[in-house]
Amino acid sequence: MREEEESSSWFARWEEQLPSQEELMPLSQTLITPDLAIAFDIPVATGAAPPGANQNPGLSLHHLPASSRPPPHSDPESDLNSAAAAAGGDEPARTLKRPRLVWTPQLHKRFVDAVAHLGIKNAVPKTIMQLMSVDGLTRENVASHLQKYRLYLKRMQGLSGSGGGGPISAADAATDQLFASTPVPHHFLSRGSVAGPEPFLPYMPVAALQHHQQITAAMQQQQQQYYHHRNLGHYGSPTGGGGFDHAFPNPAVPHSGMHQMVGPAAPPGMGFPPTTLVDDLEPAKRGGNGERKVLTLFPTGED
DNA sequence: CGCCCAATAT
DNA sequence: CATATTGGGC
Repeated sequence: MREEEESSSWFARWEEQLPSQEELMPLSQTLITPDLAIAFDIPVATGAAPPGANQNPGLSLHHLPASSRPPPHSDPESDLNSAAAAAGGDEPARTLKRPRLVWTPQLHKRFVDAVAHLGIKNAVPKTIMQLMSVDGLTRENVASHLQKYRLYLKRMQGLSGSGGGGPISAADAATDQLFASTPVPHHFLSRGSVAGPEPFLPYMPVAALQHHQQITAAMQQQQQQYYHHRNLGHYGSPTGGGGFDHAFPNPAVPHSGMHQMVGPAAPPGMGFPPTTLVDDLEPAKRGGNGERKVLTLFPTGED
């Protein structure tokens, strides 16, 4: 077995970024509202997570080598897992319509990481989904997102180098928002699928991820059902003007009234806010049309 | 079957 | 508007 010093850097980071069970579990608990529990038929122990009782887990970043991963202890909270599992394909969620998934920057990041580590070749919806191990995520979710992401990548390549290629439509620029939040790994932008084998291992950190990750996409979904957003507030990107601005380096997007994404804009050295469970601050008085509340969770991980 | 892409629907 | 869904090609 040979090792590349380069590889160690990436997967070291990968591991570090991974929220540990200790971190995720309590968060998940906290994030699960009574509503959710009920809707999902989660046996949420009565008073297991009383609102307001936010106990913050000590943030201990111990990065465990994949080889030394501690076996999953019997966690009483494991049922949270089944919560989404139930929603996913076991329980009577089969015929039920799944609410739209919200791709938070964090979620997207996981996505990008997964793709990056899989290599373009293996980065197909199913695999990505598995690697991400986000509970409640469906292949279709990923496929859809992947499709868009690919378009985004193409767009980027397209205009890099050409001084005045195609004008970026406002729609495009606007939709890039999410994607701009996560730096695109270098080799992504290289020409079409590289036929050669990935410079790095085919798979491996899978084991690390394979563990039940408690990021339940289902939680988001449950809260949304459908919703809508009427928010015009864009930063300078004229539709057909001459000045296309580049994607912002960071998602410190001061949205006017957009549903709050957890602010990954956290300063380096400082962790994320304790429990950034933010809900829409706007009492839905936009245009007057029924707007659904949107909750965006995911205080997990930052840049 | 699963992927990919475009178009379309919500 | 962001995502989901569908449809056709592979």
